[in-house]
Amino acid sequence: MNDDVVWPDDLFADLDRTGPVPLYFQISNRLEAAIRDGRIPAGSRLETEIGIGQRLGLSRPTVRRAIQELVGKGLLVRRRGVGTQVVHGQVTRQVELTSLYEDLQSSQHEPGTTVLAHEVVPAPEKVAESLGVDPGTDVLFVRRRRSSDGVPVAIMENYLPSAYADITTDQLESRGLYQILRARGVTIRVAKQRIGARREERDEADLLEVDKGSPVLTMERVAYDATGRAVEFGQHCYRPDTYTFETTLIAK
Amino acid sequence: MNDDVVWPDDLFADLDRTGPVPLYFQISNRLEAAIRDGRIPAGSRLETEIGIGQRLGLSRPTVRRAIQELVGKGLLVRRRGVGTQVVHGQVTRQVELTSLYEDLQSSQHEPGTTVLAHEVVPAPEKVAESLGVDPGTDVLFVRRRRSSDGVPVAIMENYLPSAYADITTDQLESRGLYQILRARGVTIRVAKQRIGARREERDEADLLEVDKGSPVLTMERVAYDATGRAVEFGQHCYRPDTYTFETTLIAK
DNA sequence: TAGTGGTCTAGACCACCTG
DNA sequence: AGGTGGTCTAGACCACTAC
Repeated sequence: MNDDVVWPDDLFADLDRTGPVPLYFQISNRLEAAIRDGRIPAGSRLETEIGIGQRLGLSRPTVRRAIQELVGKGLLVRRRGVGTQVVHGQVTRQVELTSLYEDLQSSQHEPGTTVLAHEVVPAPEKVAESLGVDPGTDVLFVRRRRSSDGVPVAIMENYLPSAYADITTDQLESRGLYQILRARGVTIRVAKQRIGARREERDEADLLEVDKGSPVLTMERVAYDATGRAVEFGQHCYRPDTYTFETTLIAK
Repeated sequence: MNDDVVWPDDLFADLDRTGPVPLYFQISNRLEAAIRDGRIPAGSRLETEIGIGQRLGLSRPTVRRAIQELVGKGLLVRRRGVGTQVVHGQVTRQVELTSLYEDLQSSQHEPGTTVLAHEVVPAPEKVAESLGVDPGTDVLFVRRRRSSDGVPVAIMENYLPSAYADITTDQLESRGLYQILRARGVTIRVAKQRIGARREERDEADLLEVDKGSPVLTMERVAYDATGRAVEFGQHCYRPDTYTFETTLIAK
């Protein structure tokens, strides 16, 4: 029985066997592209791991790893004894670890930043606990207002260890915090965040240009680098008509 | 050089080589437990893949897979040419795909449910689009109020394809929606959700026992089964002082 | 019974980091 | 220079599903 999809012949042409890009990655990338743009239709069945391997001259583990990659992204479903199938209909994007600035950039809006505060302060208790330092230790405090196409989106308060005290206001106004950190060789790998809601407080209504007593969406985040050291603690509040959190969850 | 951790001798005793539990899974499970309870301390370095394999009589790929499992969970960090290290300090739990009911159950509170509406209705346009059916098609509509230890937590409105119209009010009051679906052989695998905030509307203030005009946290969710077919569309609103969303993000 | 994916083995070569 | 993880190969056996 062979009602498998026969994908475009050139899908896997020009595999680069010598370059630095892993084969499984080249394959999963091309497969993903073909699924997303419909060249491999939703619901269709894929050829066998072994079959693919033979046609491409690859070992089964390599093909398997490429496929597994897409299973993890929720694009493929596998059942033992049955085969591999493209999910029906819904093709979802992955949850990614980005800053608001990058979110706005990628959504084709023009991000703007106003730095409202930028100073070294003694760490309040909650901040100290989150960053894993002693209360009262000097930390960098930054308060910014973010806008998109001129409309206020968020007020962001961040605390960083004093090792980052030399970050400049210029940098903060032209780039996202995570971009600045990455340029310093710090990669954020894990973030714990808590999303909630409350009434606007203090000067937030003015800054977000909403009525007094309006609801705001809140997010608290602690971000860690590759070795698990806390790099940033943030308390942000968003104007709910200009920003929502979208996530895609995939069960293990 | 060997400043590697020597973990408790019995950590990998009693590996079951014949049973149905994969070896890599047994290993990653025990490793995870040892890391979480501190038997393997934060920041310490692990033995080499090959070294572990030799001591346990396992091949490198098997050991590698077990380790990779924990890297994906954010508990281990690997660097080529260096080694594998337990993450410093912060040990995080995984994001999971659960319903509110299960969230409350696992947090040791007593969940309560009041079914406010339970009927078959023609699908509104937005619902039809989310579920992938024609507008006006019959769908099951359920509106519930959830509470925890007697305090209102959320109002949940769900729409399901009419195939699920035989779900009973009794079931809805005693179990979570996802538990009911699972008992029918439907496993939720992917969910897209959007989290936001707004003012309370209509009867929500009364039901949540908050002041008129109070902010509420909102969540919209479309859930899909293993083959990508939409199973459930939900619009929920939460009392922000009794519920927040907590997530852990791990960069690829 | 035939075919699928799930697991596992025992090697190999390479890029990268540390000394 | 030596050791690490990253990748890849070519097999093998098994559990499960469909026919």
